[in-house]
Amino acid sequence: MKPPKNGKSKMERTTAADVARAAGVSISAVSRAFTPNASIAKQTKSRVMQAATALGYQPNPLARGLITRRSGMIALLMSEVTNPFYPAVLETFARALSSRGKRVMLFTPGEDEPLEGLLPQALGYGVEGVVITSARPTAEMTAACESAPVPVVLFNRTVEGAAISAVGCDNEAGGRKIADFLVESGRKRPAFVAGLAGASTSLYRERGFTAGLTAAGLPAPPRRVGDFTFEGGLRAAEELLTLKERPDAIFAANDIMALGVLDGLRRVGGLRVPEDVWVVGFDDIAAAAWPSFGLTTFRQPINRMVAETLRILESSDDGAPVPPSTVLVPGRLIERNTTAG
Amino acid sequence: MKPPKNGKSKMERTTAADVARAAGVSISAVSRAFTPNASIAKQTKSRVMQAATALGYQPNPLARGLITRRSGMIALLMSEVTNPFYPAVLETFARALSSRGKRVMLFTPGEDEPLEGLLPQALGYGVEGVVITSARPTAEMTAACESAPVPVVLFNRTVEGAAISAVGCDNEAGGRKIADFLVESGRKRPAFVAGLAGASTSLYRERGFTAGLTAAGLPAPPRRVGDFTFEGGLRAAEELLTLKERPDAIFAANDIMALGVLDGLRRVGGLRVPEDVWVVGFDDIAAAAWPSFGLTTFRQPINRMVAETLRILESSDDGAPVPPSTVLVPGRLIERNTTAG
DNA sequence: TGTCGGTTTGCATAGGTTTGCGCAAATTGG
DNA sequence: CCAATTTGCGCAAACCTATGCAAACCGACA
Repeated sequence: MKPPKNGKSKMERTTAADVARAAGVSISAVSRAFTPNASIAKQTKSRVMQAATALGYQPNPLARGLITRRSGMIALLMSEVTNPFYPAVLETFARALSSRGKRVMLFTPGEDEPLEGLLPQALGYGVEGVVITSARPTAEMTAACESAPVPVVLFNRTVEGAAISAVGCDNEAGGRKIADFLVESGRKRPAFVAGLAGASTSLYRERGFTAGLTAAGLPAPPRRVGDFTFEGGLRAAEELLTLKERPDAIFAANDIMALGVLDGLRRVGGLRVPEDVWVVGFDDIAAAAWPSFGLTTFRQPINRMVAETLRILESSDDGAPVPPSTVLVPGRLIERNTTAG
Repeated sequence: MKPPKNGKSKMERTTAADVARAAGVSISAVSRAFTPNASIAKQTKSRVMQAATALGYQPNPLARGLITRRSGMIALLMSEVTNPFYPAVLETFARALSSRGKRVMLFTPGEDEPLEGLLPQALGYGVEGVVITSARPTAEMTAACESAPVPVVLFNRTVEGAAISAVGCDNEAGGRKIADFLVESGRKRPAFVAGLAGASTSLYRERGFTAGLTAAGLPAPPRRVGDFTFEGGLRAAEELLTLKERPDAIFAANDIMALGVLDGLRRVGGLRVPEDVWVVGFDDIAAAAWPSFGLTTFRQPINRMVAETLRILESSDDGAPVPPSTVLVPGRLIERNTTAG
């Protein structure tokens, strides 16, 4: 329990050789003691462990990773963190991995370097898996993902026709669900605020939303682009208010935009929500539940999505490549005060 | 430019030996080509580089780190990510490091494991520096920090009397500044909402705040604890409203609590801000600027704080231990709509 | 041409661990 | 109690790069 007060300088780590000497065994015995289900006698193992804790030894992940190509690290490629949804994802990953003894290594593109270079770099670190989130892979990057020696999972995005595993919420079903909800509640002129052009999440949510509306005999909704940002949502709301037929409901492709829409309607447009206009978001970030907003939204089950991602990453722990799989986790509509269903 | 289509299986990395063979030089020449200001002729260096890019080679950080003890990684210990201030910090760090070719490794305690174990683990990975944020070091952890072989910096928190570098905002001056502002504007009964008990940030902000009030002849402010959370701020506001003398201004030790206070006053208490009560926060998170809130707050200059932190981390790049230094970066008051100064 | 100072290069070792292989010991069954 | 089998341990190679040291090289000057 005391800090290891051996004679060595504090600069040098205690190595497996030290433990071996202290325990009176060979270095390999020490290694085996730390390797799960290795061929070692209980007695020697306990003696090694005892010496190890006494000296404060733990295997050097670098040296281990050099051989096993298992560094105990998972790479997380993420480019934007302005949307609070992603910090929440990050934390969930970090905690889940931490309790398994693994660590998350964050790869964020600098100002100059594009996304392409990050994947090879991550692989160079010997990461055991790669999670790509909030970043749309380019064509060449897709190829790199497919031929990577470790599992790669796209989180919350998909690439059509690519042989890459993906985990996400069922965005299309979510959009559809929201459309159904609005239609059943008697809304006649719903509008849509899209995220960044080309983002698969926004695309699918819109697809389901539009499908639900047309199925009910309504026309395709007017749309504006909000770039997934608060300010974008605010601008989009302003623009939608200038339409001849003012929308009576606005579905924004994520919560942060929906909050911007809400503020735009109230502060700039002078409208009441939900009396004049309904607002629905997507994600269920923490701020959505704040009394000031009480945003009706479609909750993405972060915990389950992360769990599924880790399941895929670990499914090829033995090194055998696993065929890519796509997992769609169902979400659910959370009704709050921006709608009056 | 094309993906490296050499004969090797995609499983095996191209190593320095491959490049050496292709360029007709020794392995050491390859190593030197990638080492800044190493003794190597321009001509050989360019030949090596050419072969390297052709083969898609880049040095293995693990093997390099095993020798140099420089893995190109900075450890970030952070326990809570609910406060949006910290994701912003995280992103700033990640971007700044990325453009220097370094990576950030995130260490978050799992459910079971306490903070103590994280530092040795991080050191085991050969990180070049450790940044501790949103986590209060215990006594034994302080000792571990002091004897760490790499620089350790406390971000946004301090430990009295410990020989550890720290970077933060001048919290005491900030609290004082806010007190002065409220007093000059004629507020008579300011209150304070504290964060977690024992958090140095909350402590110093309160100290400066109280000092400013008493200097103006006002009594020490009534205080409640809000645990740094939105809900905590909301509860604190409710409690403060039950006081005989209702406060005419509330300073919360961080923005997220201030927003909770705001919502508590408006939604629960039915009060108007700033007509009935003023509210001031600390941090200047993104949501503070949203029209719904327009929160007056004390901005922490994240960019400068991160820059200073990296400066300290890099100041001992040559391995020589540097005496611990404490840097306090000045912030500034951002007046918005929750005050009417 | 010989020597000298300085630069460049290659050799060999280090860094800490995992793991296949051979051998000794322990265990089992008859 | 012995042979056959399993189990446990140590040796040494491998992983990939950085770096001290000595040799080789180069141009220049005497």
